[in-house]
Amino acid sequence: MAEKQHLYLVDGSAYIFRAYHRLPPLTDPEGTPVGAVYGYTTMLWKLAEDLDKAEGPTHLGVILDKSSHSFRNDIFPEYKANRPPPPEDLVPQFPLIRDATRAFSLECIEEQGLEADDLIASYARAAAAQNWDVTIVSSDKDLMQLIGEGSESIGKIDMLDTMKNQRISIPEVAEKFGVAPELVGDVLALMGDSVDNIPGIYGVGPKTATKLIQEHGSLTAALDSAADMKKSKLKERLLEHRADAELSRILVTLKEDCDLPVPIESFKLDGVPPEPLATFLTKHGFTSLLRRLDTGSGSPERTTNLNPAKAITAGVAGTEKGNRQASPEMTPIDRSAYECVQDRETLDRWISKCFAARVIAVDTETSALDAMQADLVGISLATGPNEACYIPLAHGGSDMFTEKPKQIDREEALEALRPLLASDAVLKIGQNIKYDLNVLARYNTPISPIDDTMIISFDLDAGRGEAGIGGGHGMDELSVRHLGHSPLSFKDVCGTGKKQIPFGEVPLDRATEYAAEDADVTWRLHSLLKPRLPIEGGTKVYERVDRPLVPVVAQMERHGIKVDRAQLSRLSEEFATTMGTLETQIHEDAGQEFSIGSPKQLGEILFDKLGYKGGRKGKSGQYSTDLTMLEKLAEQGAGIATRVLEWRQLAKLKSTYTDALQAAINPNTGRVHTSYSLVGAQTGRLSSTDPNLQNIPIRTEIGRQIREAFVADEGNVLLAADYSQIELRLAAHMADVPSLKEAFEQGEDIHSRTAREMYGEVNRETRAQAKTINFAILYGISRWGLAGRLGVEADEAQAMIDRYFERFPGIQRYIAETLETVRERGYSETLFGRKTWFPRINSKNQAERQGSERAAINAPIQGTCADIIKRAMVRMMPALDTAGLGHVRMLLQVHDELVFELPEGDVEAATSIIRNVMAKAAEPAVKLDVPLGIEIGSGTSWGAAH
DNA sequence: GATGTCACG
DNA sequence: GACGTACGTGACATCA
Repeated sequence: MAEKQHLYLVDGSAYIFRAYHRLPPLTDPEGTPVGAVYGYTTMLWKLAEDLDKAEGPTHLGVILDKSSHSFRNDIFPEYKANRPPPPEDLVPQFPLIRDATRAFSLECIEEQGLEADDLIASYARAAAAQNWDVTIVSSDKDLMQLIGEGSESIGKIDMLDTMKNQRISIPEVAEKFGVAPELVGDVLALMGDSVDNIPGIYGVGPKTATKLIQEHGSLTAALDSAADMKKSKLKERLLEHRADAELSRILVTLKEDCDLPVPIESFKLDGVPPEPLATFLTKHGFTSLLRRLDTGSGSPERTTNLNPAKAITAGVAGTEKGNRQASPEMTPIDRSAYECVQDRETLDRWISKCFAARVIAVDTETSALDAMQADLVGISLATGPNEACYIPLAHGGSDMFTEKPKQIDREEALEALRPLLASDAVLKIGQNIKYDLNVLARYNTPISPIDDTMIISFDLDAGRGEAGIGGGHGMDELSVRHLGHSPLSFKDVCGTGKKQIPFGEVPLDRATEYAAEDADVTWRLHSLLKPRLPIEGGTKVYERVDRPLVPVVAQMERHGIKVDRAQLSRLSEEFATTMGTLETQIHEDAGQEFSIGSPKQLGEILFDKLGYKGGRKGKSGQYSTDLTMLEKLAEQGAGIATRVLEWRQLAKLKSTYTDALQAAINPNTGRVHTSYSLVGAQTGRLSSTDPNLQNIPIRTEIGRQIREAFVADEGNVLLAADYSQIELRLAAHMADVPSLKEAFEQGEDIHSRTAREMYGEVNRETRAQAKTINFAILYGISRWGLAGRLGVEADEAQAMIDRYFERFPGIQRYIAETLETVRERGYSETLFGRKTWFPRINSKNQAERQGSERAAINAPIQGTCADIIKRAMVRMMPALDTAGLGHVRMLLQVHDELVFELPEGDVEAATSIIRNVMAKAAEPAVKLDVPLGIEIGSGTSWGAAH
């Protein structure tokens, strides 16, 4: 009897309410809602898994509420009377909680007339009395009354909030209530509880209640003192409502001496037997958990880098000779096992197989990379390791002398596949499934519901790549990292360069190996990565933000945006003419012809031949000729520098925009379709490629003409809505800076406010400096960096930084705390729980470390901003739809801006919906202390909409 | 394929 | 004492 017993009491009823509100509305294969049950199951899993850990349970029991009526209703009929009924799709989940508990072979206690809290109190006291430690798994404030340090003969009682992964003991109670646990009931009796309909003292809230109990030491003393208080509202209320407080004290008192329905010893946790757990997990489609149960963890050497969650191993008896068998996802890839589907019968067999599997991987093969133009060449499906097929649909045909291979007619095959791809009962996994969504959308074949291994990987591991190992989320990389397997590469089957052939020309045996392997690998990756989400805290951001965003962004890409080709062409010509003139002059200045676009040649001309002052830079030994350098030379009177700068600007605009955008117009739609990456930026921002529509010029007059070329379709206008100063607003909230928050609440100019705080005076110069400093703060600051930007000495810059921190101490605290947690945990987190990893934060290399530190300061702010606009995007079309504005098209996202296309007559109605969705996008998950300002404009072009 | 430059938030 | 000097991106031209 050496080791101390530790009883965990799970407040099951309270948990599922919270799980319901914090997890996605999942349904099982039979259509029963199971989101909350899933959350509950993973929580039990995690607790049971801690069996051998120091703080882990030796005994575990679940306590539930039997019914809504308890002895408290006999005392006070209105008790809990104004609780709204539970949500419709939560009701069927209550009985499943009992099923889940029994599936874990755990005791599940409930008693008529008693609330779960009373049973928990009684078990906790009984266990502590025999010197067991007790942990109550709940965050219910009423239960905080029970917390205690324990003594030599009495066990310790604490609480565990599994949602926040937080232990609650005396210091946490003191922080919340300002008093010791024994006095929590007195505080609660004064403040009351509107949810439970406990009256308390009318007009007394948590602050006043705490103060009264702190001052007087008990409820009775506080109430007695009222008579001697000087005249005040509070005095009146205490006197008038004394009876309410006394009634409340009774209601909040936990009954600690209930008869225990089963003895405490029966909570003994002895590992979880595989049955009936496996049956339960199967029935409700919790396949990812099921696989973990079957197999134990994967080979450690293949997964060390990413530390996947340890699988539950307790009670997995029956594996031969005690050896763990390899996980199914680790079964060696066998390409010869894949099937090529060339006739209808085989296809139908695979479709049935997919319906039965319920979780399948899908991959499309196409003739090109552009989802908006590529032809569909084939589809591959996987239902499990080495269970995969390829369905060729458009192979052969480029060579009129050889016969096309046998394959099912494309439209016939799609017709057969549509019910499967659209079925709610079958989850379709893809690696970058947005691509497949867009290709198949052009064949009238929607896919839903979906999962995306690339995005799951990103939500778990963004930023996690070590130097040289690679931290990307592409399939080949993920496959090597997690499966220890290099899939056939596209090059292997299609060749490269001039010899490259389109996928449709690849012989079917080879195409099957490649395509089916991709689906197989995707399926395996999903089974490894998806279970990590709930365990590592990634579910919220994946389910609530990134997964629902996929179809939204896909639709935006398909919409595209119209550009005025003639306008772009005019600009191209104009730029070319001016560049020609400049080129001649520059060559004259230089006394020779040279390639102006070559920094190497330019540097040699400027510094060697013409003898201007300037230094070498970097290990390449090249002269620097960038903007700041050329501006310095221009100040010295170098006319050539001015002309080179102008030439460069035009060259940039022409090559990157006016020429490239014309080439990017899709011949079928006449519009430009960008491709957004949801995993492109470590912070959670989107990025835009082919073409990049997130860096269209706006800052200079000449560049702005390019924005004029982005236009609305006839009869429509473009509407641009952007968050104003959102990053500074979030910084004010997250760092808790009262003066900045106040400035935003009052709609003040934030840079002027900063200038006033720092210099006591607002003029053009101080405002400009304040603006620079404000941004410097968001990016992590160094005295040299700031000095360079402001053109002052480093000492002076340091003085400004000191002054800033003095005026806004919250900012300094935020930076210190952020860095501390990142150093400790390895990642930063946004307000919505998105993680970004910083593996180099503790590097011995100073430059590397400081770079990570600056990025880590910025990531929570930039990332929270990204989360907010993503949430707005997810909600936007449903909101517009409800308002009868379903025809409004959302076209572009530029980090803090959304661009829409709509009939001119709808601008007013749409403006109010869009503003509302954007302004409230953080809610209800996060309540910001600052308002989110939205600026909206419209016009026939993007330029005019600003 | 690396490097330098510059467009955006 | 040197390092390299603001966060996050993508595209293009040049050159090895």
